[in-house]
This record gives sequence, structure tokens and C-alpha cells, in this order.
Amino acid sequence: MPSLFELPTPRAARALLGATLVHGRVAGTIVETEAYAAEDDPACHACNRRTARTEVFWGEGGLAYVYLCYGLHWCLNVVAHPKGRGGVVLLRAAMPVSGLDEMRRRRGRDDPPERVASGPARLTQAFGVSGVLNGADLRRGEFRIEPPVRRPGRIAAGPRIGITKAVGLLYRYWIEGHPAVSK
DNA sequence: CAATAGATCATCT
DNA sequence: GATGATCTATTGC
Repeated sequence: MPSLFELPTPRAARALLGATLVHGRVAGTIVETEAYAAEDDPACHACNRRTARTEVFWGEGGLAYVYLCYGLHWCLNVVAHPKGRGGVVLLRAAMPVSGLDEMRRRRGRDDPPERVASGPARLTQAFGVSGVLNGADLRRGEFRIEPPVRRPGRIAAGPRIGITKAVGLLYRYWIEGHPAVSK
């Protein structure tokens, strides 16, 4: 029985819906993800470019890949792929379970719960995630992901957001009808 | 309400 | 020197 983080990346992305992201006192349910495969996926940072930064794509499942986007936003990914391959899952949105005040304080604004972590960069802001957590082991510790305890609702799929390549791949997944899914 | 500009930097060419 | 897996504020209808 392979762990959640050893599934093919698109399946791992779906399996992470309904999981809980925890960082200390703050926790939330993951409601939206995207898959980025290292092979055969031109939109992926690691496609044909195995460099120092992307090395973790082929690393142990469950490790964090955190990178800076557009010079000011952090994005949080989890390494997930069958052994011998490479790929990560981008965490795009979460619904707060605890620590809502902390999230609002970090964001510096009084967002409603379903919007405070609705978007890749909002999520990292609300959860206090930045580059120093790159490479962290999300399977254990203060900063971790707990597998879903129940099946989430119906899962929808669509094209990924904000990319210019491989637009035809339906690698974005979300819990259908969930208010915290990004716009 | 929809469209767009600007912020800002690690990483790679 | 170019390039983004984004967000927000502001402008223009």
C-alpha cells in the first residue's frame, strides 16, 4: 500500500483534497490543488531542467518545495510521485480549522474564513510559510499534513491557473462547490 | 463589474 | 538580462 505521497502526482493531488495542513497552532483543510509532473509536463519548473532548486522534485515524497513567485509571493508544494519518478502538488487553497485570528494577523487584513487562504500565495501568508521551510518533512513535526479522515465531497478537475504551457492538461483539482476554492 | 498595471527577486541563460 | 505555478489597487466602463 503506497503512501499518499507515493501515488502518481495527479492522483496524489486528488488524494490531498480534504487533508489538513498544520503549522503549529494554525490548521486548515486543503480544498484545491494542482499537479506538476517532472516528466512530460512543460508547465513544470523541473521539466528537462534538473537543477539545484528542482532537485527535490525527485526526492522523498512528503517533503516541502517552497519557492518565490513574481518576486514577492511564496508558493507551497508537496513532493509526491511513485518511486523513481518526480513531481509535486501545489497547495492552492485551504479552509481554516483553527488559528483564524493568527491567519488574519499575518495577512494584515480581516478576510472572511473562506478567503483568508484562498490562493497559493494567500495560503502561504496565512500559514506563515516562507522559503526557510523549503525541504521540510511534512509527514511529521510542527509543520505537517494529516491525511483526510473522511472522503471529501465530489472532486472537480480543470486546467491549471496562471501557466502558459500544457494548458490542455486537467491537473487542477478542487472540492466541488467549496466556498474556499480560489476564483 | 472587468481589465490592467505594478510590485520585486531567486533562479537560470 | 529575462522570466515567472500571484495578488492587490486602481482605472475605466
